[in-house]
Amino acid sequence: MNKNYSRAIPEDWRSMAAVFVALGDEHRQRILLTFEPGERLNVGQIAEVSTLARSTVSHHLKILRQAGVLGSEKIGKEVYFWVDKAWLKTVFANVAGYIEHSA
Amino acid sequence: MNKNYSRAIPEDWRSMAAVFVALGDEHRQRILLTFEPGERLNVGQIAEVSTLARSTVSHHLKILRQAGVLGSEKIGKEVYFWVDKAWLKTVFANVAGYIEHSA
DNA sequence: CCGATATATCGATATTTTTCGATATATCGA
DNA sequence: TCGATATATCGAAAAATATCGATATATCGG
Repeated sequence: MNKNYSRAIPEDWRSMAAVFVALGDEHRQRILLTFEPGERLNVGQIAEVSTLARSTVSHHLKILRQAGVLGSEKIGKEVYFWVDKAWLKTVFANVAGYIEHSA
Repeated sequence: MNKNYSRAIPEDWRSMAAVFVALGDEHRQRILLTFEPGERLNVGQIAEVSTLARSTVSHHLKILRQAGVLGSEKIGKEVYFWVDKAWLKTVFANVAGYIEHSA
């Protein structure tokens, strides 16, 4: 038993945690499911199909981007988002590794 | 672009979501990190090393158990918990599969 | 430069989650 | 059976998060 409950959360855990929080919300899951493979979508397109206000969609996209789940790029007036597959694969490989070796 | 934002979340996603919510909380991460490989711990042992009240620890353990992250068994007066490696591996394999094929 | 458009941010409110102490339930040992 | 112990549940308060509409910022076209 590891008794040092209050120690710092390991660094690779912290990035995982942000992904967990991001993907734990149902609206953010729905946003993720809106993307088709390799697709890039802007805020307006996502807000259009969602049931939420634009500012709320913007908020959720920010959380997804900060967690690394989505990448983003501003092109002209619009900001395009895409699913960052590489990052997600890295994160889940880390989690799988932790489970295999430390749990 | 998938326009059906309000459709039901896929079944395998819902179990993943519960795991994401469970692991998104810092105290629940700390609880998970308290377990050493293969170890079984009861509520009192976890509450002992944590900074939280027993009832709060009990609450977090319930969330972790419902998400399948932990298994539990009552032995006498005590309830023992352990990390359900097999379930976590299944969940993260599903996530990795989704990312690979649908993102 | 000006008006229109896309997005982000702000401020207030609503909802959800966390937290604790008190109480309820189950089990053990005397 | 009675008292002690372990855990779960309940109810209320506190904290965090989500939500919206209004406003600010940036960019484009004319």
